[in-house]
Amino acid sequence: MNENRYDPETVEAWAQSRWLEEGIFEIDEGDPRPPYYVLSMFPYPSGRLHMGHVRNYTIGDVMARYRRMNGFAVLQPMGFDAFGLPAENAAIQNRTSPARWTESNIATMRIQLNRLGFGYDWRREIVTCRPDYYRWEQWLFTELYRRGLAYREKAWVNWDPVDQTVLANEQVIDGRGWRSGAPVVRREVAQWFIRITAYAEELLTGLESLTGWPEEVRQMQRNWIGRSPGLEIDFERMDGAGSIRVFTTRADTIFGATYLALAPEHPVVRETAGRDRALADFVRTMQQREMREAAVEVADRRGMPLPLLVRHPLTGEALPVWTASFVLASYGTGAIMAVPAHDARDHEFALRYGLPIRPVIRPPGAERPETQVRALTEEGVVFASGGLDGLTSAEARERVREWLEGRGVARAVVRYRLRDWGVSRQRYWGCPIPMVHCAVCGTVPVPASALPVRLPEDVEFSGVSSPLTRDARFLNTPCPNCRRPAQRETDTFDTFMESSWYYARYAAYDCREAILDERVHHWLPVSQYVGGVEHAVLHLLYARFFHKLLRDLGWVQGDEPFARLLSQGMVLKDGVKMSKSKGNVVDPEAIIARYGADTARFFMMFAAPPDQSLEWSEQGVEGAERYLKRLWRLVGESAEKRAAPPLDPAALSAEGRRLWRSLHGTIAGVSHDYGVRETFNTAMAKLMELTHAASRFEPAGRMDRVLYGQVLETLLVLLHPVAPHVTEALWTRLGGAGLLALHPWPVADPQALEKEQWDLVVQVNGRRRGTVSVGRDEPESEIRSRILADAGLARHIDPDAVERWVMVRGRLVNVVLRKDPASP
RNA sequence: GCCGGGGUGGCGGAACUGGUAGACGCGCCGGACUCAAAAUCCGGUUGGGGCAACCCAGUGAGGGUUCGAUUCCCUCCCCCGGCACCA
Repeated sequence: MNENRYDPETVEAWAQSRWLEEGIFEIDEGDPRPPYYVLSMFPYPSGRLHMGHVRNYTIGDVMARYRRMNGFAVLQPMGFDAFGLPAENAAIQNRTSPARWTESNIATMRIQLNRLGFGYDWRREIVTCRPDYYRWEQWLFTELYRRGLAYREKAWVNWDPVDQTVLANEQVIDGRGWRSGAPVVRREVAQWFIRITAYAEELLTGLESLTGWPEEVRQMQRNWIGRSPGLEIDFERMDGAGSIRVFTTRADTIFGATYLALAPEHPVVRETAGRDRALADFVRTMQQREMREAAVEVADRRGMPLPLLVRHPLTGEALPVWTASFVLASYGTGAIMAVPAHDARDHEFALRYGLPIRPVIRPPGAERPETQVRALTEEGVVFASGGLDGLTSAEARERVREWLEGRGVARAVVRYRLRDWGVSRQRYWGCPIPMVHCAVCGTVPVPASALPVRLPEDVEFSGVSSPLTRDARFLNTPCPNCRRPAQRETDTFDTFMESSWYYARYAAYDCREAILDERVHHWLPVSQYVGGVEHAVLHLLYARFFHKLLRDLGWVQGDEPFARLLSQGMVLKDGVKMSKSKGNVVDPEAIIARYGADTARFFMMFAAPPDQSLEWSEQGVEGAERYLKRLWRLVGESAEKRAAPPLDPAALSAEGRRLWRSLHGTIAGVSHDYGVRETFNTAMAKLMELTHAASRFEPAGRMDRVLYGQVLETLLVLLHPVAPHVTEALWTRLGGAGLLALHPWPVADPQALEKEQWDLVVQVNGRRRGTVSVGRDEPESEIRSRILADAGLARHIDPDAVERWVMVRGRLVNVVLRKDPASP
């Protein structure tokens, strides 16, 4: 590696073997340095890394290396989220087993990760499809079940009548099964749920403490949880058969209610449908409708009246009852009081079916609003509402609550949009749900001593129903309770289960006795988590939930798993996400083979800030390569050993002094960019500028040469997190002591950052007209007279028309002139 | 449809707290080196006007606040992510 040509392949292999020899990425709890835990979201082992992975893991590795150089004991683990649908699809297509396919993909991807120079502690690797990992997930589930936090209930699924299998939303294309092409039907199946709603309030309030998270992610989670305080109101049926309970957040509009709308799945609808053919047909059609929220929202709002009236609790008026497609069974009570004048969906529905629209809210200070064309959804002042008239919306809600609560027909409740988490999947390649169904004892959890329930790996895999339902060895087991013959649960867990607690297991990766141990207290919470925005809601919410469950079971301390979060943007090509279907994928391996890992890493960090999408550009990659080559040449030219006396700024030439200022400005700026702003693109720009300044510099005298040596060394130190191999090699060539990877991070000399004199921008009426050179402590009056004395500036300024001087210290001066100066 | 993000030169992006719009890189143009090319180095590069010093316009569109707006507010357009069984 002592050649003069920059050869990434040799340099990178050399540097990687050096780090490996020194074991610098293997970190334990006894390390005297303060702990810092950097975690990147582990990949699904799809076969090969894609550019999104390269970007994600480069960001993580840069942060890890930066913290290590700042004196932290950095834990950076890696693993594989190895259960999931693609393995089953591949198994069907390639006639291989999901297990073999997955393991071979993992082997490939592990090599690719190492080739990129990421510093992982591989001893801690987690592969979620292995029993030593998922047994603890099974154990945790049985604990939740015992505490009433897991339960079984019927829920709707997409059913492919030809393949006799449940389909994921992704496998439903235009309402048809992805393989069979048969129209998908919806079916009700018993499924396992975890009671995340029991933690809704804490998941919401906990967001306030997550100051290290991007605000948009916190906002998305707030909206997802969707806390809404409101009123449950019972509407008495006029046929005397009890009442219908609705949920509303707008009790202030109750006098505007003109009908009730019930979800097609509502018990009252079902019961009525039993006696009414037309209604039964309608309900059946509705049950085949797509239940994705997006589909429900854009679908036609259709409905049908029930032969049923209810009594308005305040007016005594008889209101019709409808079933409507847009009412969700899973939210509130599955029934609403419709106020078409003040709700857009109710309005649309009322227009369609000719139901009355009765306005009861007006904007403050306005007259009765026009609501035939459009609903007025804002709050306001109540009118035409008996004793509520003149009250604000908030006051009216309170009054209605008092009235109705007093009569025992309503109660204040807080509802959440968040629903309990359905964790059952009717699939093979997942973690078996550790439950046994016994004819005598009912559903019995598998005791801890009998865990793990192993997923049989050598199975017949046809794609028609799950192999587990046909595997006698798996299926048949004695009941843990009574020992009579019983059957195992054949559903497996949602793969979000595995990714909800892996971050903690890395700390106790080899613990065989329990799910976790005391080592988690040393490392948790994760100091810095890095992953894609697409996980902003689901994964991150589930992981936060699991952390609270683990806390309440006594396994972890603290309320939140991830102290800081960086949501990285996607990698695009030609403006769209790289994907097989678009045919625009660039294989990272080809790029590494051609340019080396450092160039790939540098480009990824330079081309965009980490939280925005990144446009792939091969020419941009070449630019990155050009820069690293230039650095190689620049440092290589002065690769003689120098005894370096301490730097005395006073002994520098004028040019040297300028370079010295740039050096320290760069140290300060780059440190800020890495550690605070997390904008690596601007850090790289600053390093390129300093590199150019260094290459233009002609040392005049001994001290200038000392400075020059310092600049080159510092460039290597500051660039190391992003381009670790080439900088490690050049460090050795410069005769640097030890590994650059462990070198302390430099600190800017405050003396060098202070300026005595600079050019102050002068604006006239907000337009830049020039600059004037000012000293640090120069009084304002002096600056003013200097501006008026400057010929170039003075011609824009009529001294008699000056209205005021806006002086912004160190920034600029704005001279404000009267628009129309008085003329005699 | 709802929630979140984004829109700045030919392109990727910079401008951090309301204070010089276009840092840095790519591309392009010109020059140096070379028999020539590649590589490398140096200079220029928002648009329009002017010989020039300079002047005018300009950050998706329209309006507003301000001495001053890419940045704050309102209305609108377009693109991307999420919407609970893809991970």
